[in-house]
Amino acid sequence: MSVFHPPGSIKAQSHLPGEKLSLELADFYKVFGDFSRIRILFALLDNELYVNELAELLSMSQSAVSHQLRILRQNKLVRVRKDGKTSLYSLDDDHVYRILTEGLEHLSH
Amino acid sequence: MSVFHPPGSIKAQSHLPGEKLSLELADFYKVFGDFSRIRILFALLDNELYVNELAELLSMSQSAVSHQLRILRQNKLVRVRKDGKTSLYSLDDDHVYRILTEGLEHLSH
DNA sequence: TATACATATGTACATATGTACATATGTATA
DNA sequence: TATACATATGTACATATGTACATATGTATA
Repeated sequence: MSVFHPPGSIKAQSHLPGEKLSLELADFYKVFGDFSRIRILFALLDNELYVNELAELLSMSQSAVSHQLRILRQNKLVRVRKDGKTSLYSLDDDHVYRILTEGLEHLSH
Repeated sequence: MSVFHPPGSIKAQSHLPGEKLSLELADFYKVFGDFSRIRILFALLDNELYVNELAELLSMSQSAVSHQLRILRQNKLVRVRKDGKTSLYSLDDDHVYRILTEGLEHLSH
């Protein structure tokens, strides 16, 4: 996977992403780091769902679901499609799908 | 990326991973969701480093680094190799590398 | 065995964060 | 315009979590 430098060389510095990027990445992963949001993401893995459907499916209050959807929206993990007075949510792009898959693989060793 | 069911069908339930797995996944991603840990992981991306090297490189206290390394160890993101009174840390496996890469890709749209 | 040194860890505390509760916003229908 | 309804959001609060500080643990050398 990568070439190792002799220990002690501290060559890593050159590869370190900037502080700003590291912070953005951490914030990005933080979004995945919550039980409710993970369940919402999995529910949307192959379905477009309404807010109330998500709430019912996951036994969460409508408020809690909306709050988490907001975070998912702001971080571009999900997309909304307005349909009259309802809102249809779906995953935003394939990265989300792949990251979830990688995580599952890691857990199953 | 996936086949959409008509909205309202709530077919998602069948695909939902169990609560236990969802919790484990969330905990796994939570590990990536911290500035200090992300920087440690990037520093180890292509180097095996001592604790004190990490501390110096990232301008963190030895204590803070050790605490975070412990979390990374427990979640199998890094590996330790004892070398006398020092400890050499490296990434545990390729999933870690790939997950970091996916995240970077997502951020750059 | 005594000492120096690298790393690990216990504890306290400040801050971050998820959720409940209440209410605002926006849309369709009469 | 009034009403019903779905969703979004403000706020408070309990809990989770990262770090500083102090100290324990483990190893090499004299």
